[in-house]
Amino acid sequence: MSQTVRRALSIIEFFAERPRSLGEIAEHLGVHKSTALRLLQTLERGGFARSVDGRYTVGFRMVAIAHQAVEHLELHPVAHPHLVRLGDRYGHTVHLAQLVDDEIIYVAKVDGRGALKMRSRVGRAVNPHTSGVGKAILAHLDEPSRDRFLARLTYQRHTATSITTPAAFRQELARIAERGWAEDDGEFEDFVNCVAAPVRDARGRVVAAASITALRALAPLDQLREHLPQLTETCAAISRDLGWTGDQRP
Amino acid sequence: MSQTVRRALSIIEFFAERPRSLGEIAEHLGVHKSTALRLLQTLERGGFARSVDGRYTVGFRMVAIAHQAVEHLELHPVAHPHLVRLGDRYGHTVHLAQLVDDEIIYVAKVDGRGALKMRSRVGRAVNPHTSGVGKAILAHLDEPSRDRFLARLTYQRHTATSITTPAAFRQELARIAERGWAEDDGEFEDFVNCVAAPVRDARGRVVAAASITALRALAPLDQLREHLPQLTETCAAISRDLGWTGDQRP
DNA sequence: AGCAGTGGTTGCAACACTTGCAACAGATGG
DNA sequence: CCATCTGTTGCAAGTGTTGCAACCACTGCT
Repeated sequence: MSQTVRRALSIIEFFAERPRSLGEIAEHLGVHKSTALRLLQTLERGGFARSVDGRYTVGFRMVAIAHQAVEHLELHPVAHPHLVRLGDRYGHTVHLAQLVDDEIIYVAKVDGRGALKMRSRVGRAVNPHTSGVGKAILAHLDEPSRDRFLARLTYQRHTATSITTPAAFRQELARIAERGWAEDDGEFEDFVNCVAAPVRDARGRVVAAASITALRALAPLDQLREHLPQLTETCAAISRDLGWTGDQRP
Repeated sequence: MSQTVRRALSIIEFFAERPRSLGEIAEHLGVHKSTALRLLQTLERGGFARSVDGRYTVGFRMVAIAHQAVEHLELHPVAHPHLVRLGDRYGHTVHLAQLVDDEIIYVAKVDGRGALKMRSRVGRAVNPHTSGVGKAILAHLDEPSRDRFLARLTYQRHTATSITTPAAFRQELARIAERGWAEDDGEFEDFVNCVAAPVRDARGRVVAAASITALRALAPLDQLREHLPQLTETCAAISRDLGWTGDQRP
């Protein structure tokens, strides 16, 4: 492990929260300001940092690389048009989360027409046991992968409806697998609910899930459920674009 | 400047193009594979790299930070809903580019409904002399800033219609400033054209521009011009949301 | 005007950290 | 079963990093 690189990444994490001055950064790292400055200059020359009146923040080279990376995730370009159509139709927020190496990551997001924005962010990991997309994916995963995943969960409680025991969660997953879709009844934030459905790749394996999310005050769960036909059709369309013929369901 | 950090950034640039193996990366840097591995492990632990079957690529921590950074650019959250509405209306690609420290950067993009995607990418710098947004911003910039900008331009020719001399470009900017909007008549790629209009901040200064872009075969320039009222209205709406009252126009 | 508090810069000496090496485990594939 | 690859480790050598001190330039305050 490289100390210097670790420090550089730590700087990026630090000024990503909000722009930071040289002094703040040096103090945060616990190094002399000249040391911090030399690291910052290297980041700046690479486009990973930029300075604006004495404060440093994320550089645009880094933004461009990250966007490119998402577009390279084979799922994103295929799914995005479908998600936009779904978002248009109801004006609610639409998410797509993908299973990628033992993590479930938001890879696309279409903001709803409401004034409030969901706090989710492309690139961030999903909370598996308190999200519609997380449960939709886990419920349809093959046995060994699911077990591996579940073993790492902590079942932290976020709201009154959060599922907090392995047994209850397995039961919930079984129910989801049976009916083919999942919901989040305010399990992460009590004023937010959603419905979610799985997306399959060419071999029929569940690799992602899409969801329609809304404030409970704006669209309670029973109203979101009415959109399930369109949601599952959207997921089916994405799956078809990925090459799934509906033949296999392992 | 830190050699180690420079190497780390170079690695990121390298595997951003496409996933790379340890051997490739070591060779690219001209270092021993154990050295490359140690840097990679540091990046991986920070979430800036991830490995998938022996090849490395961009990690999700980096994606999340970059998305956060764009959302923190005060312009993006304000403008995005307006751009989406504009994109919906005609089905063409909509861009927003922002002037930020001597560069013009794409900060939002709404893909059109066509099968082809524009090659632009959020986070990337705009080509100022061959793009609608670039010209729209430059034309409405204050004298000193514009001169500083123009001094750095190279006027590279991309297509037959590219403007390649400072004199012709200044003339074009004057015309744009007068009528209040710009166009790109296949000046970067001959099969793509667009119309663009400026966005002003609370103090009346032009800080960004929005454009409607389409394949010439799908929507030639004279057809795009018909959308100008909606485009300028969109830009005015964004400007209003930024606090512009229309009083000042420096 | 003077002062205190910033950010930014530089040369240098000391040494901590990085580097290359070599050797090996383990996986993969012709 | 050999060839080739990634991944890992301990170690010696020395290069690159670090802290320091002193400095300039700028800002805002008194």
